[in-house]
Amino acid sequence: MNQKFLKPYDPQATEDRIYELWEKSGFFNPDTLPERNKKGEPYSIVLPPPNVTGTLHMGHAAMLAIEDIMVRYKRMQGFKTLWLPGTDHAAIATQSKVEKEIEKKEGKRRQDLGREEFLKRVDAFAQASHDTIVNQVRKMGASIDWSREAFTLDDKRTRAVRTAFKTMHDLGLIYRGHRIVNWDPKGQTTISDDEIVYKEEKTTFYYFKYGPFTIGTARPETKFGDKYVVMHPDDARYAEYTHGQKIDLEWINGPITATVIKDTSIDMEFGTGVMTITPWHSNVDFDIAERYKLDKEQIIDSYGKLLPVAGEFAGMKLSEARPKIVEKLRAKGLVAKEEQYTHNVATAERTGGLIEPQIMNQWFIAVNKPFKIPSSNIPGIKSGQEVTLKEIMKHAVESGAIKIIPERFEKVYYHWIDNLRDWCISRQIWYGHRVPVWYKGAEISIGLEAPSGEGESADSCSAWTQDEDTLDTWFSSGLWTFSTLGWPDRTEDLKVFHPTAVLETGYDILFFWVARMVLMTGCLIGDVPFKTVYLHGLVRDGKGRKMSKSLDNIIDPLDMIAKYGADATRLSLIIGTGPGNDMKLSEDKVKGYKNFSNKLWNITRFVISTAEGERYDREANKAVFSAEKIAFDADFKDWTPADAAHLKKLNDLIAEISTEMEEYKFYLVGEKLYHYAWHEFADLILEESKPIIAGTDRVVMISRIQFLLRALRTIVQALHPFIPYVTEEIWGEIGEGKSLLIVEEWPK
RNA sequence: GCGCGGUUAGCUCAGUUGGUAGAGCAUCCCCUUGACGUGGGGAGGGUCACAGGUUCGAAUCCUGUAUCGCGCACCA
Repeated sequence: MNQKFLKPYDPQATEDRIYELWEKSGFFNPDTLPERNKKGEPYSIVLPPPNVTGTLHMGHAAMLAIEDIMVRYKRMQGFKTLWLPGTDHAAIATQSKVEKEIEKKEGKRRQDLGREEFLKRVDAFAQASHDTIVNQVRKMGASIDWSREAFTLDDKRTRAVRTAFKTMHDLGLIYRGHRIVNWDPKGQTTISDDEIVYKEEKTTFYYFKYGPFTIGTARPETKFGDKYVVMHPDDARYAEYTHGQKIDLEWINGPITATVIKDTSIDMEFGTGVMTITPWHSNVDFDIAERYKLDKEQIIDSYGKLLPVAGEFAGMKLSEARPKIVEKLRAKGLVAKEEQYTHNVATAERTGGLIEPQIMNQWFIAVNKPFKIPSSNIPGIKSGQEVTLKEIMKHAVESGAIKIIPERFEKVYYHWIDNLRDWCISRQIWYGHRVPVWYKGAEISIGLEAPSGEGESADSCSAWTQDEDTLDTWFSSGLWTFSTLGWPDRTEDLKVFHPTAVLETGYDILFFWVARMVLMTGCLIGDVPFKTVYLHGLVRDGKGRKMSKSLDNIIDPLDMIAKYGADATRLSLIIGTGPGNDMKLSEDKVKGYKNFSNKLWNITRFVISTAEGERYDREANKAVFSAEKIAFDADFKDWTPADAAHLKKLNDLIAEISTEMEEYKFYLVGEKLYHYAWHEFADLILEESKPIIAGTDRVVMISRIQFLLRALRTIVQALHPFIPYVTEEIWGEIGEGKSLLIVEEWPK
């Protein structure tokens, strides 16, 4: 027996060495797996690419643990496994992080540096983050294929993004147009509906006299240009007014002529049932204005200040102007009533800025527009059939082609689709995929590269210039399952490994990412990106609070690995948590599972030393080495009834957990194996074995030792996906040097 | 407003076709026995949020209520 088994298990002395062993073996890469796996059915998972904004947190650690369990389990079963790593440039998140850093250290803004210099800085930051992340992924023991690593902003992915953009434009799905968008005055960019965070705000709700009407509003500062007054056609209170009727009235900056509009979208119960509209700065108002082809006028500029239409208030910040406007209206006797109320205001997720809807010329993806899908493997959608992107997204899940775990999220997914509007994909930031569109005068070119030559423009001085905007980061992430496999080329990887088997990610990005992947994949390659979606929850602290810097309750995965080992860290993130539910984690929990690694280590010591001939001499009251060593015999059949019973119980357990592995119930499997190893095998069977081994009945003794050897093997094999390091290390002692445990067969 | 979850032992959670309530941790007591004190044995502790209903039987199914949390929409 190796001398190291005489000391407690030491993760620090083991883990890095074992990881190196695995990497050198080539078993992370499907092309260099053993023959059994090479011939096996493909099983692929893409790693949800962590943002290159810094370091990994416990949520990432949980993700890595769960995915590694899936991959290791399938690899042991003989599948041709691929787990593909990568990182995400996370456009707006990374840019704002670097901007803040530069501002803090050098007092400069990005505009002071210029686009080129600024991007160099971001790239350097991204590279450093990338290296940190890769190191952390390794530390967790991830059996991931580094040879295929990708980055959402590298050359290959850039080609995929541009191809996707052009293809979708040619299909009529990507268009440029003046539409209302979510403008973040703080970040100076548009953001998508999903990047909005609603915050509750208490404010004053004003009632103003507007000619014969009283209108309610929480935003007096937008009302300057309001010249349409809208009410429900069935509202008896306003039956005397007709649609299109003109009414002269006194307003903030003097007399105006208002037009009556009757529209069914008005809620008669709310306020007075009458409102004026500001189409440039409100979604709902924009829709009404579109319906009746009404004039739209901009009131607020892109920095959140009032435009000249505001007269004496022009140039003021909104917050500054509001009380002054109310004061003026009051002086004119136009304020009817004021009351307090609570509503939600839209803020930008990244910058916290108050969102100001604006009409802008931006790039969009049309989700409700029918198009001819070039090819389709999605059940129920035929190649060449007319569909919309919404229908693809809906159908992929409804048809069962994609299964979401836990199932309840399917409803949430459908609900999101129902409310989905066209997706604004252009951003006014510098870091990211620049929109692959070039302009020259009135000419426009969309493609993989800048057009060569002068173009047809008469103005020969002008050259082609690329669109200044970049794409929403989720545009490139949406291609992830196939851009990483070589698309748009028809590579062998793409044929073998797509669609991927499982997408494992947090439920918080179901809309951001999962739904967008379904959209992009359906549209561009006519298939689903994955067959199963497994959603995990948030990792919270021991008290159930979100981990955050301000609460100072962050548990760093690297700290836990250093103190208790990666195996213990992994197990603590698996046991006691089901899919879709948030998990609570405390340091004590991790500590507890370190004890389990050591327990397994000592179980091994006992079994090996016994098999190697260590027997207890009752007369001398000490351990002695007998001459007889018992080697593991895979074909051993002469079980005593007691051992046959133990064996049956073990086999039943393996059958049970194998089913549960297929059902993604890793928390159950982990717990059951933990319980069996410790409280059945060690506490009962090993204790019961001591007198048998020290006894004189050789037949009974041999049967028992054979059972101990077999059970230990089985336990170690079954636990390998969960705690790969300590099990691999033990296998080095009991596996007869045959091969690494990582490619051993899953026990049957 | 619409929708989705949770509510089981002090804590974290299991409980998968309805059949006398479980695990880990924590607590208390005992054990210094021949792998492991990062150990072993044992004990206490639950009206399964509440109220109805279905059933021979409900933590489990149905209805409603409370409470905590989450998502979406949105009020001009």
